[in-house]
Amino acid sequence: MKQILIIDDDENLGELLTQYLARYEMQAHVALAPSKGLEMIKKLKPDLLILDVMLPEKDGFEVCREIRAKSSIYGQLPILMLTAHAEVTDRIVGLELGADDYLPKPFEPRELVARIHNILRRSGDDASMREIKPINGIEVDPSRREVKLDHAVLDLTTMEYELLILFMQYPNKTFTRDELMNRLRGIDAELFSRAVDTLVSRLRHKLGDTSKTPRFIKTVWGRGYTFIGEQL
Amino acid sequence: MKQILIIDDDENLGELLTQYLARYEMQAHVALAPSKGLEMIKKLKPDLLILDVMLPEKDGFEVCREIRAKSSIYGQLPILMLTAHAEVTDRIVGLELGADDYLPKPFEPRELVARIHNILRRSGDDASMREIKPINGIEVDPSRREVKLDHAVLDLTTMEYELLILFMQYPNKTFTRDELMNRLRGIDAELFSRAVDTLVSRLRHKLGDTSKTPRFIKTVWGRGYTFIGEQL
DNA sequence: CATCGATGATAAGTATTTGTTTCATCTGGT
DNA sequence: ACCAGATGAAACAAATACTTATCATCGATG
Repeated sequence: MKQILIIDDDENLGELLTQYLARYEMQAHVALAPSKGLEMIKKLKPDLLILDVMLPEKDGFEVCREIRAKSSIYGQLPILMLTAHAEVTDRIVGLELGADDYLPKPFEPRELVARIHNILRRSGDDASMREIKPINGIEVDPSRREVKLDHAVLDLTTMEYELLILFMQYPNKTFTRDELMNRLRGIDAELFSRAVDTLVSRLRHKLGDTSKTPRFIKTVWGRGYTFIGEQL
Repeated sequence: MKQILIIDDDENLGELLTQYLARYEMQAHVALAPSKGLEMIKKLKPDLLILDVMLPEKDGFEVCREIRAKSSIYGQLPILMLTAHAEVTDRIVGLELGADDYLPKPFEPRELVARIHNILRRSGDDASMREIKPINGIEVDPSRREVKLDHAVLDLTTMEYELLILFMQYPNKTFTRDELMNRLRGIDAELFSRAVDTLVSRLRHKLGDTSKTPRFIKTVWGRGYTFIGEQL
């Protein structure tokens, strides 16, 4: 489970965020003041830092700069800045500060989760970087984000790739459409949409898996889809 | 059995939902007003709260906020909001309110059940995920929805799977056709229909259980069917 | 800000499952 | 052994779910 540290003096927001992130398999911790926050970084070694700009003692810009300056202590800790308004954004993400992304307040929680996932993926520390065992002629190299089918490189879109990864991590598991939606987008699925079907269809097509007796993705009628792990 | 609390001033709907959820092994209780509802939460300690937006006294948003604010009292009670229309949905599920999901009215009962399962799965265990003891060469992995007969994977349809699950949960129990009908679909069992017979026949066929001395499903003449639990 | 690719929505077409009918067969009681 | 009701299973019909082509929309890119 990913550890997220939040430095924000708004206790209420911290509480809410902690609850919200828990739904997405992230454990959040809150530091109300920068000094406390820096301490906690050393102890917790969080996977990501959410940093408010408006803070007591010194502002978020300062904190960010400091963390980046002392990378020997804090490492390459990914940072997501919360800005009061959509201002001075260029400098935040820019070199000067070294934050990885920013989000203007007020924000949609979904947006936050999406950006967290984004950052974690970029920083190579995401779940999607786990090794994936080759199955049935498909090899995946997560570090290169490269997929090979019978030794030929496949060109997959982001969603297709994520879907394939998910399937391959749980071979023979039957996913419902909700589950797939939730795992791929981190929100509750709109059940009246055929988006998942379309996605599966596209992936199948690229995998050349269009016959009635699928080689990879089996339809479990009335339930969802299953990635076939072994030949029988 | 899961306890579900419904806060909704539509007495009729509450009644219907109570009946409907009963089929899915959930016991529903209805509170017509928020004040009453909050009381009942403390007493019942329900596993999930279904909360209508349109309510007397104060609206569902208020109630939701209150429950989240007083988490020391109400705990992490999962909340499913019923919205009048498909609007302002982001904020509902979002941080501000802390609901776990929402469902626009009018909704399909099946949809509701699906979402309840979703939420319960996220927040812990799901009734439909309970373990099933292997019997007589049949193993079931509910989390993967995988059935193995003598170590070979079986391909079952939804109904067949549900029927098998039901049988295996109560080995040696004789089910009448009505009982099976009620458990598998709804109260409105057509007693003239032979759907159950057909279903049993199909399941037997897939289990290779077609001989006169059945290995799994025994016909209790004039009564119903029994799933055989042990070798005699 | 125009373009392109990726993704979501829609709907027509297809496939599978599930329910019903039917008839051969079976059961238990006479 | 015979009968009436009950059951099994095949064939057909109806309901339901899935596939995919196509179009719309969104977001990134330059």
